[in-house]
Amino acid sequence: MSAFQAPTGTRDVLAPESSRFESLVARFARLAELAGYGLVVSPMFEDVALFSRGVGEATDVVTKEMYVFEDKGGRTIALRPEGTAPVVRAFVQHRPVLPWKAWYATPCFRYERPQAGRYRQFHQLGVEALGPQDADLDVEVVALFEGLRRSLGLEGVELRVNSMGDAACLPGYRAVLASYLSDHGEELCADHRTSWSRNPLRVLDCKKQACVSVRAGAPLLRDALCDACEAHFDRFLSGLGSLGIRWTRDDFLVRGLDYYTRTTFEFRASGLDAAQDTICGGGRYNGLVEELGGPPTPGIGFAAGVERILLACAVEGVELAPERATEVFVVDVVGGGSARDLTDALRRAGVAADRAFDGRSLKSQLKQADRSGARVACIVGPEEEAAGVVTVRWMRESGAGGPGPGRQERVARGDLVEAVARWTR
RNA sequence: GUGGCCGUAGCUCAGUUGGUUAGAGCGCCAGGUUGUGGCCCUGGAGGUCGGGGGUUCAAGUCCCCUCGGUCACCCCA
Repeated sequence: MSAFQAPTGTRDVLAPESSRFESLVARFARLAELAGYGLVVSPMFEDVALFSRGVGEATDVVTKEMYVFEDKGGRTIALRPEGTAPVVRAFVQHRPVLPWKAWYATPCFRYERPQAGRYRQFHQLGVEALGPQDADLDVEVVALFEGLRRSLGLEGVELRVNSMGDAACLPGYRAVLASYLSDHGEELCADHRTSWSRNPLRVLDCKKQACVSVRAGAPLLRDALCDACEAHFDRFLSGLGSLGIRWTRDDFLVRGLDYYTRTTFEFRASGLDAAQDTICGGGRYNGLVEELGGPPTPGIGFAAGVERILLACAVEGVELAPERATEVFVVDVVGGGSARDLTDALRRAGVAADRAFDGRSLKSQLKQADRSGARVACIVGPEEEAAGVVTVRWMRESGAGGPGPGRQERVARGDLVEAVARWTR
């Protein structure tokens, strides 16, 4: 065990795994840009109040999971526990023209006990779209993640949707639910028996049998939605249908952050354990911008967990990155000067080239060439050096009609780059 | 924050009722082949047995503490 280790709940991602990570982000970036979203890069830390106000004072994320510290100027700072609040803050600060559509890929930090699919530093991909209240925007946002899912080839993913209502109907429902719960408070699970009044909606989300039984008889928000919310949700659902996106309505989908209104949704991966199977979660937050000091502005977005998506891909055997192997390995048993110059020339020509160092033996260098995955080795020994040529050795099958492993030919040094570019194409 | 399980080489793991100098496979390095990778053979490097304390003539092994990993709860991506 080494003297220093990555802190609890964090991890190092080395190649080749890191290329899967990179490839996922790149794929998402392409889809987001394709849909008119622009990259937003905002600070990894913010005034702690941004999160307590934005995410909700009473949420677990705020009360017990934030990395908070005081900086040398006496400011109380928090490492971002999620991506939405910072993006909305950036919007309020800069006021770009509406509609404003942004995407991001960022580390997030939450002080929790690590577990499969849960880390203290994890990574989120997300989008936020501010301005329109049009339900078609809700459809677009969901379709964006659905597009990523499809492009990855992930199959075991379920989309669950719900409407949280808005300021016109949610408070009324909350009161109705609260009065129902006050009649059944004794039947709730141990945790909620005392705490349900703080946030009655949380009970709907509880997995304990006691709460599940109670909620079975509870009044439903779907029956309390106002006409406007009802119409919005209907248009959202029919829009999903029109795009061929399958969904399941879940009356108990109550997401943990305070800012959601109307549309909420989650993508769940069946290959993961139920406790951490949400690979993407999001919804509308029509009050958040105002809450953070901006003008009343509707918004919607989602955040997707990179580690969890990667985990789901691994479970389904989905290969992400056709990892870019070295194409040409230069073996130089003379002095290394040729290796230096030839690899540089190959790289300038866009060919992935590598070499050995420290004057290793021919055998050792060829072994490294083999390990690198290169299809060809370019060998420079005393004979080649004297004749101004290189020996090209095929290390692998080269496809139909090509030379097989072990076949060699000589090429004039000056022709190498062009010849290799032709072979490796 | 609470609970279960687990820490021996870079990786995966053996290590008997406590008993000489802690092993294997894979990987790595070198040689077998003074110009040829993969397969094979031979050899080599690599370990504060997670850390600290205790019991004992003797601790990888038993006890306590601690750190770390992992899984679950809570909650979330």
